[in-house]
Amino acid sequence: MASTSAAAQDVAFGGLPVDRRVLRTRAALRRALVELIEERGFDGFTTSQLCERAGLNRGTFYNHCKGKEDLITQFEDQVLAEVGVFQAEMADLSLPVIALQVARRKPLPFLVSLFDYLRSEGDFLHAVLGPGGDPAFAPRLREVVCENLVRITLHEKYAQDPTPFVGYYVAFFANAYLGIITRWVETGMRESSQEMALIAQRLLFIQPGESIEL
Amino acid sequence: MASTSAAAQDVAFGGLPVDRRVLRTRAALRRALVELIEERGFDGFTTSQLCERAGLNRGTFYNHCKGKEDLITQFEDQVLAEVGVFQAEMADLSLPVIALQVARRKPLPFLVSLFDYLRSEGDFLHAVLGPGGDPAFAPRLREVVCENLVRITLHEKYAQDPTPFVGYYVAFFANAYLGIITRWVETGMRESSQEMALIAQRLLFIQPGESIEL
DNA sequence: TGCAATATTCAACATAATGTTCAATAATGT
DNA sequence: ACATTATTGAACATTATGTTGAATATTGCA
Repeated sequence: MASTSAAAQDVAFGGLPVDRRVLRTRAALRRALVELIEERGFDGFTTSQLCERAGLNRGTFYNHCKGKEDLITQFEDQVLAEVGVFQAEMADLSLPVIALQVARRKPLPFLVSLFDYLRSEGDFLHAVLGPGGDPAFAPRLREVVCENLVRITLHEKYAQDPTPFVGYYVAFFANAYLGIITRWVETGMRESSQEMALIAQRLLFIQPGESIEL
Repeated sequence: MASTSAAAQDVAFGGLPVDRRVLRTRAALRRALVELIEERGFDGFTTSQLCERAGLNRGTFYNHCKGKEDLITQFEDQVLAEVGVFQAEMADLSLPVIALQVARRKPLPFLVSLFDYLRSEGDFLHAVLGPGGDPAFAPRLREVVCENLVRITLHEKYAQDPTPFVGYYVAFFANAYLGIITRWVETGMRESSQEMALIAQRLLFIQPGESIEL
């Protein structure tokens, strides 16, 4: 009974999925999920409607997940795991390195490849980060991408010893960064990854009221 | 048939509610809603469970709203309307005024009263802004509070003529501000409204890597 | 190719949730 | 004290949920 469903899950997310049927089913579920979130919001549709949209039997749906929430969480986990890969690239960064690139008006390769990846998941992110999406996702994305990034820019003396203000400093910039990612996704990702990298690194050093030059 | 339910809604949100029964019912629904969101997330409980928790008949629930989503939206609208009152106070602000207060280490009265109000709605905000809350609320709060605030700090020459970068500038700081509000709410609002005002105004002028002094 | 493995379908099912209705009751404002 | 109306309780049809079993269609691999 549970053996087939367990097998389906293991194959789909353990290593690389092997069975093309599983791949097709998951892709159909993902597409239908994104479409319906955009149209009605996450709790504006039923699992039955999701299955109908995906062209799948409801039994198949329950072979892949325990329900709507579990399904979206699986896709979120996948995206976050892929985003996590960029943390390796982040290790090379430091405040002077960033400042140098800003002065040169050259985009950081790390940021360019990050935005490249985000674009590849554009429609999913648009749905999940949007007003009908999952409120649990943004904080997770913020943690994986933004908070680590912000800690790089912290004065050494606060890196270890966290006073309340440091927490708000990190929250401030981490949400600021998440905000420009979200805006880029929401507005249809019109800017190139290079442009976004330039914008993101420039904003880190901007002062209010300052005349803006990219 | 619909007359009683329509009357209930009109009284409750048109002017000031008059009937104490309506007030009690709405308060019970709100408390139950907040509790269940914290415990299970917004789509982790049913309307029946909500009514049971509130100690209400399900018929009464449908006298007040069309369903869970409609209910939470009503409470959100109320909070946002009350937050909107602060926009009048915001009119007096300007970048030099803010900078002056920062230099003096004096909290802006506007920010103090804003955080005071937010504290009065603390448990609701904690639930709705949290990972089990409503993803549609944060953008609305951001628009009402943060975006207008950020536009005050914009160099005049960009206030009217919006280039893409200006949009990202506003998104950057608006989300940064929403981020510190959210963090304050999430961490149990330990800092006083005065402390938060100081933190918020100081962060506007901070530079990465800078040694931090409040 | 052929075969074993298994993902998907289809239909049926019990259970639970939804949204509506009505008469009866209780609380409220004036 | 009275007219008004919000709430209750119970019943109801409808829809959604989650599970099951046998039948079918795809797939991976030898």
